[in-house]
Amino acid sequence: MAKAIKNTNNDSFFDNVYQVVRLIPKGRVTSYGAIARYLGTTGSSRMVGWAMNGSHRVKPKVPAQRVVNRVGLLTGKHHFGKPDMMQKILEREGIRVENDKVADFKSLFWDPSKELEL
DNA sequence: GAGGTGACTGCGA
DNA sequence: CTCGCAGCCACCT
Repeated sequence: MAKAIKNTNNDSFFDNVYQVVRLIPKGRVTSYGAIARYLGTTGSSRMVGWAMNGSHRVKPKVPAQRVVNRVGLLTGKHHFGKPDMMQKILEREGIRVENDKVADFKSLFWDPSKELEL
């Protein structure tokens, strides 16, 4: 059993997540819940995070560093290989990170369902 | 086949 | 205000 993950990404959900994350403007951040809600899986915010788990092998690589939890905390920083890598990237993007948390998160927050407005 | 975990969120006390 | 619990769905053991 355990089919060792499906091929990269042929799933609509995963693909959708990657698509949205890639649409995040530089210097901006969003939350898993925002993406989940945008996809209609509001309650399944965890799935978004899981999708991010495969974001590293997806091409082009998804800027998962721009995706944080609802408070702007870099919860997935440990998944970048190095706990400091995520923060480093964010700082390079122009985002100020303090204590593993995005500064002015609410200002930098980018809501797909709001910005994309469908 | 069944149980447990997880890059989360929202609501209740 | 902070702390705790339940819900959600896919992947892993």
